[in-house]
Amino acid sequence: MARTQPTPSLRPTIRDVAAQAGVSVSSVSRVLNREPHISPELHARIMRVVDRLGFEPDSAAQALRSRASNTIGCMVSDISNPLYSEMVNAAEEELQRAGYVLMLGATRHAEERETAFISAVRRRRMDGLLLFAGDNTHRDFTSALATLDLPCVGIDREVPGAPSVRADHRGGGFEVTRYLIGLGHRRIALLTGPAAVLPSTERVAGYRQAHIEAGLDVDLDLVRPQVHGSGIAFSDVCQLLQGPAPPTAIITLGTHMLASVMDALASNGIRYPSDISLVCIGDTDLARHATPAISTLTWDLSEIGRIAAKTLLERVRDGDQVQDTRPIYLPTRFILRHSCAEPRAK
Amino acid sequence: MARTQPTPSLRPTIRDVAAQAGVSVSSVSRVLNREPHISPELHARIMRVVDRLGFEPDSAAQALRSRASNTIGCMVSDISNPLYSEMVNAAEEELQRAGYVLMLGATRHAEERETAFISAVRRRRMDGLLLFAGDNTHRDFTSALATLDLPCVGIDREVPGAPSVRADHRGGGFEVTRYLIGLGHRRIALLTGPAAVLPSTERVAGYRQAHIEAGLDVDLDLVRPQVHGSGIAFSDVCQLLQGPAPPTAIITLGTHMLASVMDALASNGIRYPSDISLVCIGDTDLARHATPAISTLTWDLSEIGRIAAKTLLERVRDGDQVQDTRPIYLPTRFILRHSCAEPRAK
DNA sequence: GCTGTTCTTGGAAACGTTTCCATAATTGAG
DNA sequence: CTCAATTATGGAAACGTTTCCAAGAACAGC
Repeated sequence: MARTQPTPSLRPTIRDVAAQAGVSVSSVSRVLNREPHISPELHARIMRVVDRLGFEPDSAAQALRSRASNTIGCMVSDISNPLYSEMVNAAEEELQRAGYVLMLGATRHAEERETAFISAVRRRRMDGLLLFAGDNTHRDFTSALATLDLPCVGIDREVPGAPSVRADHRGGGFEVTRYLIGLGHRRIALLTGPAAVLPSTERVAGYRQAHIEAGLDVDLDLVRPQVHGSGIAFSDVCQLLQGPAPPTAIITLGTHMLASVMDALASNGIRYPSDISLVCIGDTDLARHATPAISTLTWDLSEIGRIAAKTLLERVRDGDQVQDTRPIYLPTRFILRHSCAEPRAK
Repeated sequence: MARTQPTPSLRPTIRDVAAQAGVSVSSVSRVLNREPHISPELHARIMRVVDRLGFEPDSAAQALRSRASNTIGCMVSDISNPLYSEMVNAAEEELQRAGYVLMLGATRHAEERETAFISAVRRRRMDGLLLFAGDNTHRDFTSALATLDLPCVGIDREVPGAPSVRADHRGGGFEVTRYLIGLGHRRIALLTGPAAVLPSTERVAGYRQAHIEAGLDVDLDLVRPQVHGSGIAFSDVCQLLQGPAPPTAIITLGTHMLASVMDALASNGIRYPSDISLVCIGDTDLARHATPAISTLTWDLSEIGRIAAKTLLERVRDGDQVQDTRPIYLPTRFILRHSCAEPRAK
């Protein structure tokens, strides 16, 4: 006969399990953690009680004692951006499969939110950190990150001492620009994200490279890094179109920005591809179904998320070994549709 | 002189702070938790040491002792769906502001992932739970949820004993259907989500109501609940169009589905609004910029997320008081564009 | 001036695990 | 057959907080 219940109707603890099974607490712990040197009988007896009581070990106690929380932090500037949400989605699936829970921190491009998240990561003893694209000029954040000493993986972002998974934005920017130059364009506007965020930096680099290889100068006035939040692209495009030397082609981001660009074209009475050529970065329903359909640079977002999660999990598991931190690149793919043409003769 | 450092270079604990400040551990704890009855001198002395050492309390220990983790669970079927990611984004902002961290669980419509997440919520002692739209026929999940005894808020979902925040999908479905009936349509197809998910259930109810008020019968073959994942809409639309009595109007979901519908129309050589009328639910770039632009039923996703988070936080804070669990409804808004017309005369 | 509150602080016992150490029983080598 | 190594279990000390309890100091009422 077991003694009278010490816990009236609360959640059972490992001690309850041990008592009911007539074994020691440490044995229960060992069984639950699949340690070796356990007799089959003991295992069976304990598991029976565990199932009967519906025992679930308390993560706080586990984290406190074993210094691992089975938790992965995920820092992203804006989860409502489909580009990010698709990567996060894939990463989360991978982490979930491995028994980890994802802690989301949306920073909205604010450095104080970034450092606050780092603090949360430390206090909660998270086991690893997924760092999505963000402003690389945030010094406070960078130094806070450096003190963390935790397995990290950057996604479209460079992280000192950690590997990163990235789309080949430079190559993509190069390919698109070269294509437009090949059509005869000489004034190509590039509307991309903030300059200090890796994908934009790389994209601009590819854009320049294509110009250089063609022996053309780059007019930096045509490169328009966009601040966050849509709507800004609209005025930028208007300004460009109404300026003294308007562009004959535009490369723009697909999410949150293509729509504004199309609005701007429409309100200036300009048609693509006849008046101007248009390429967008990041495939969207709109790019596919606009009339005419818009040529797009695309890449596999889910794959990036998956690879990042897997890479991080590897590092979390065998953390001691120093591993290589070379970035992993995924290719971009240029989808030709009907939004580009040779520039009009003057 | 302080005694020699007990912790070589690890993170300082509350004990280190107490020792360095020459006070008791409980005093430090009280200062950090802003308890009353503390002399200003003690407060100042302790805070100085806290700042100097960069002490950050360990959440695992706090959670273990105080049974609160400052963590909110967020269960959503698919975070890559823009409908959800926008709501999650707004909710996360609200929670972050209040000092909570969001734990994301993407269930991908699988009941075992739902119950697994409930288990994680319990084990991690999360303080509250945000439950997004999901299949309400999952009995195991429902009973697991019932045993949880935790502040919850449903979002576009009914949760027994908890309040919910919802868009008025029934009213929206009614309005759109009535509008199409008013134009003269008698065969209106409705492509919506799985029938067991609240927004679809409500939408169909509104659709029926509009028919009833107009004295029309509902042909249930025209109501096509879509399984998850895009592409299914395509074959459904083709089947409808090629059937004996094709619809003269289609109401479809905007995200992940409108594009397939447009493809299906195109490949059947059918144009809107001349051949068929089209309304989409959930405003998207595509609906706005398609030619012709597509009339849309929309509502404020961010507001739903914010209200849900605030409601949950209220419940978390003063949990004892029994509060009312009446659902909070947000209105939908019908945006008239150019995708609908009177049906062709036979 | 005495007594009963209210402030202010310290000491120590939880919270629920994991893990170190000890010990008994079993196995294997020579 | 003996001794060392291995296997299987139990006991108890952590992990880093919060919170209960106690107690001394200050303060008010009479």
